[in-house]
Amino acid sequence: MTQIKAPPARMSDGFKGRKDGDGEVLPRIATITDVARVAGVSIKTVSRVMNGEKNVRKETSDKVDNAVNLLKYRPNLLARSLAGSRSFLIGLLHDNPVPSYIYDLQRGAIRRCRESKYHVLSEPQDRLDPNLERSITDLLSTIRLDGVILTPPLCDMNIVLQAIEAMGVPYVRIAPSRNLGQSAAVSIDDSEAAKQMTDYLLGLGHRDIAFIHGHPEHGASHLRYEGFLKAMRAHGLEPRQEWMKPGLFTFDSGKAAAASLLGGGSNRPTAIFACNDEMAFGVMAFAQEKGIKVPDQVSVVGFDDNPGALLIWPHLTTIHQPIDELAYAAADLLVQRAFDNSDPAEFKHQRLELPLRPPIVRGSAKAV
Amino acid sequence: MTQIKAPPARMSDGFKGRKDGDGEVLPRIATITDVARVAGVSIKTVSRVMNGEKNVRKETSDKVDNAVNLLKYRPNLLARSLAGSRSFLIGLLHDNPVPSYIYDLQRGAIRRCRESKYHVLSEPQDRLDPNLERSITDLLSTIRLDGVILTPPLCDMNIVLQAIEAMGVPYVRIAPSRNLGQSAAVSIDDSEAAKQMTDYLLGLGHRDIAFIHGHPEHGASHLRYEGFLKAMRAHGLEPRQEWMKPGLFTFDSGKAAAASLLGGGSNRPTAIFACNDEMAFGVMAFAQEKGIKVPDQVSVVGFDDNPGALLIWPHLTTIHQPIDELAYAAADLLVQRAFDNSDPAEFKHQRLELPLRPPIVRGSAKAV
DNA sequence: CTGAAAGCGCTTACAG
DNA sequence: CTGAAAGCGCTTACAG
Repeated sequence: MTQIKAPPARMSDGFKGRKDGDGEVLPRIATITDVARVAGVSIKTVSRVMNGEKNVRKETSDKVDNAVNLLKYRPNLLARSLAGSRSFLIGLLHDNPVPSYIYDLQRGAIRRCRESKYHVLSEPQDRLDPNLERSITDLLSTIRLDGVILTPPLCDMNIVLQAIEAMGVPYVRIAPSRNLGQSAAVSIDDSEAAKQMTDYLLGLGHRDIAFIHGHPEHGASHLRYEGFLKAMRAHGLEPRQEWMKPGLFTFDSGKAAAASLLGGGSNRPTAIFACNDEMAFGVMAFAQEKGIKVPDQVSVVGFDDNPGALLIWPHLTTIHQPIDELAYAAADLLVQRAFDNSDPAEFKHQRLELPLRPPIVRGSAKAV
Repeated sequence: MTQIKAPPARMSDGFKGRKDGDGEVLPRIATITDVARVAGVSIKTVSRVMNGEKNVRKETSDKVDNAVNLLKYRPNLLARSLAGSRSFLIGLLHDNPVPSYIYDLQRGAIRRCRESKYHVLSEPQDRLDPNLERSITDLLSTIRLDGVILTPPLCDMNIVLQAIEAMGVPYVRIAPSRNLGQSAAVSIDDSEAAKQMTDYLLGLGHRDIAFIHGHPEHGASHLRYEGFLKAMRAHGLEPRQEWMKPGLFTFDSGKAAAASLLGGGSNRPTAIFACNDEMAFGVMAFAQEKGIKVPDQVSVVGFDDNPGALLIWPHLTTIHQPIDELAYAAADLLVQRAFDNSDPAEFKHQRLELPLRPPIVRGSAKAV
């Protein structure tokens, strides 16, 4: 067996004298130099083994592996990043007040990143901040991210795209709706999903269907309306303008839309398609307050499959949006690219559309 | 005015030839060397200005500031971290399936971190993972975090505390319930909060009050029960054992508890205090399904002020837990410590208790 | 008040 | 198949 010498303590040079609360000296974290010394090779060889490069004799790599295990060596990510061209860091830029959306987004991205020892930096942004561009540029010059994931509505803001492209950082957009050729993207077919939901309502016999738009700055709002229109027209129906209500993807805007839709009296729609669940919740809250029965007097459907859909009563019929999987796919593209170091010019043509699931039928809509 | 020379392009040496998608060469990100050259000073002086150190002539620092602005220089965090003793990175370790909890946690931590140009690494952990200790140790040896925020139930696991202490990384626990002397901590008085909620129910005339425990591994479960007991006993009441139900902080466990509490028939409590909102939602779902009216036939209260509390009907009466502020405070302790580089031995004595707000009265509880 | 040198822990580019 | 040297962009410790 190869003789293994423990590394000298080096209390004098280099040692940073870390102490814990009780004044005990903590063991110094092993570095590549320690491993090289113990294994009896050069640091370059240790580096080769750690990075799984070819051209290392089995015998040599075994020696290194032993030293690594003995010293519990883990390469310092920051040093690696500074010296090399990879930071093993992916940034997640978002501006969205729905907790479950952010939660799923991060979960998906982190899940993929962990598979390749990447980490995720979650960076909320304020899209109304006049210094948004500066703030993004600062982030990217301060930390060399290997990639950025961009979500709506940030992903549709020119200023954001410009800032990122100026820094030359690869990025993937989730559910973008503008400048589609400009970057890699992952999405679902929002239009088709909304069409299917509308078809479902139509199949239930509804003809008087109201639609509550989402936030105009979110591309999904327009795509979903487009799908709604398509389904209506395919049935020879033209939606009534006074039933097409503006909304902002918020509970309150949904409630306000419901007030003008249901408050009047005689001339009511039999079904309301809210562009997302939050607004559908607002509609149901208004109905609840006014004693209007859902779904007996009016059917309500949403979009997203927000966890709240199972909290309210009746449970909300909706479309499942696979946010977790979209984020996973976005991270996957970025991590892959970092590994094969593919050409940025080609990378921007990456496009992925996740399969759609049919509407999730729960209790908030019924046949007329 | 001092003459300012633009830095040489240096396309030959050092330049990494980054190109964007259209083959254009991107501007190199300015480094401390560029700034020093433009300002006509040494890099050490630039470093002094960037770090706000004393002993720099106004005239000199002005020259540096001009160069910084001209070149849009931002110090490279990774290089800074490698050279210095600070990484400007705070880790957030959690294992909690409630999206709004994680969302608020991150929001609070990020809010504080941004004030001092820190970044947050969100690192979900699996408390049941047999490699948990290894996973944390690996994280801390790979990235030199300036501090770690620990949340329940991780913050009460010895193996987690040991792993972090062994690495000598300062950490703050949020709402810990065991080994209270072992680390810095921020919390609210869970026991007192639960006592106030119970007092509220008592004030409404309730005497037959059921309690649904939280997850036994979360310290808050026990503290809240303690407060409940205290209030009951202060009124000369002893809770009925068959109404003290186990729970796991989940919707399903709340629903199951409700089934055994309300399913029987004759012998029902008039009020149910669920140890968190999720379980209260489960209780209300069960009641809804069985046609039991809340609050007419049974009052229900929760704990947390989960956003869902405003989604269900009637809205849930609950205690507001300031997760956002707890995380802010935890990050604050860590960031402060990193700046004044205070003694770890003293740091562990830091303790902060956030003020309590009285129960938020909504519609789910009423007088008997 | 300012700077030259060494070093943080790695990778890259080059030799052999 | 392996290694010595240089360098990534900063800070630390030391001089002056």
